[in-house]
Amino acid sequence: MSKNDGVSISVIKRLPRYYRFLGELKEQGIVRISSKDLSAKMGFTASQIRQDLNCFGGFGQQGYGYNIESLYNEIGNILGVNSNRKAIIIGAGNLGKAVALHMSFEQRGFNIIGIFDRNQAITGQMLRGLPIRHTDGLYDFCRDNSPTVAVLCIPSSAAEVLAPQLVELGIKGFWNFSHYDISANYPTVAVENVHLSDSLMTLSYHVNNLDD
Amino acid sequence: MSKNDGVSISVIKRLPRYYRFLGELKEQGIVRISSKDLSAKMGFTASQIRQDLNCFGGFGQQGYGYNIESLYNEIGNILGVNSNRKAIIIGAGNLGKAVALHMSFEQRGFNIIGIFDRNQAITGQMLRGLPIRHTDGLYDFCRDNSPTVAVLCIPSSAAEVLAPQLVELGIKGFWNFSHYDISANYPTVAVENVHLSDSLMTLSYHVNNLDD
DNA sequence: ACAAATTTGTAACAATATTATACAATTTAT
DNA sequence: ATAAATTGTATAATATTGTTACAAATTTGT
Repeated sequence: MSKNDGVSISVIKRLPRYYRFLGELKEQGIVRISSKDLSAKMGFTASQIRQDLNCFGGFGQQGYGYNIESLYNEIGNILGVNSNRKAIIIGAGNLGKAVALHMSFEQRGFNIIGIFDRNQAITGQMLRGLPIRHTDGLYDFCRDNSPTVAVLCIPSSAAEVLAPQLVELGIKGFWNFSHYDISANYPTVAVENVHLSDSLMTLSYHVNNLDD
Repeated sequence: MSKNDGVSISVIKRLPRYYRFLGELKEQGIVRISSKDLSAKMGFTASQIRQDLNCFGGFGQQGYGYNIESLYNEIGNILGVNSNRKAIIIGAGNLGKAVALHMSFEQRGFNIIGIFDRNQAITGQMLRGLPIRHTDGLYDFCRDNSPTVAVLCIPSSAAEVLAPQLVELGIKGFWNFSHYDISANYPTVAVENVHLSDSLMTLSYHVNNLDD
């Protein structure tokens, strides 16, 4: 693959932003852009943009700049948005439902093939064209369908119980909305945490200290 | 106030985690804990814990450690979870609904007093004990009720239009689920961004590069 | 009461990560 | 053919983050 070893996490976190801006420029029919012009739009410095992109290859051309469509596709491939990974959602409460309905999983390289919950009051209901299955069927379902990614919209107590099983069943990546620390216990799988309540408390702190 | 100037963002982001662990210990009836024992539980080094806490004051005691209840309260106050800030939610689609129903705003120092949406198909519906109001009434509502925090669960195009108005109407803090860059345009307000699709793409990248 | 063990607060240091600067090499534009 | 534009990349500067070390204070055990 391309030279993507040892790329710092800061660079990686900026990639979705590049992808978004380039997508917009592409929509507008713009064909090429220099790091300088892109920097004006995005708020990074031109130098940083060149450095970031160069972590993955020389996509630009001296005197010309970057071809927007081609760069857009390159970054898309780096991010893997053209993959088709089988994913399952665990937990179909308020959060799980919203995530299921609101996120464009397919546009990011994920294919949701199953949704699970342990609450029998909602199992059987349809969500996003899929039936909410009971968690009891998780084992069989994974054995038969081999999903590789799990979206955890459950409390940490439940995550603590399910994470080992899911890893055992072949899950390689977690989108983790719980507070359970998956990485600490399973260092080899990919984990992206979304800690909404932490984020809300951070906002609280900042609002509290606006004058400082 | 306490010595909370120039505290690095990394430290602040760790505070909710301290708060969570201390809350659990408190529930278990444990009275005191040393930085060493806490480090074993939390996965930070003892030194870092002492350094983090010391950014806000000397809450511990040599030879004794930290009193859990008192430290819990101190951090709670630093985070402002005992405040009672009036907040509004803008956008009551899938995401807005889930955020409204799922988050414990009151336990984090926020009091949701209004929910708004521009879609007339849902205005009038009740959500979380509050009616979904039409965005047209935002101006009057804010003038009459003076909320200070806004939760943006809307597309960036809408955020771009509403953010200036909200700042004008006295909003000091944004919990921003849109991609619109509030900070860049209004540097004096507090902003906490939650970019779910960026997070999902970051996961995609990591899953793609598990072997590296 | 005393000595040993514990533990914090904090300064100094080391390591890492990030951002900025600079410029040769190349391409475009006229 | 010459001037302007622009990348890729090395190097330097800055900032951030985490570690080590230890004096000072407290507790614990006898």
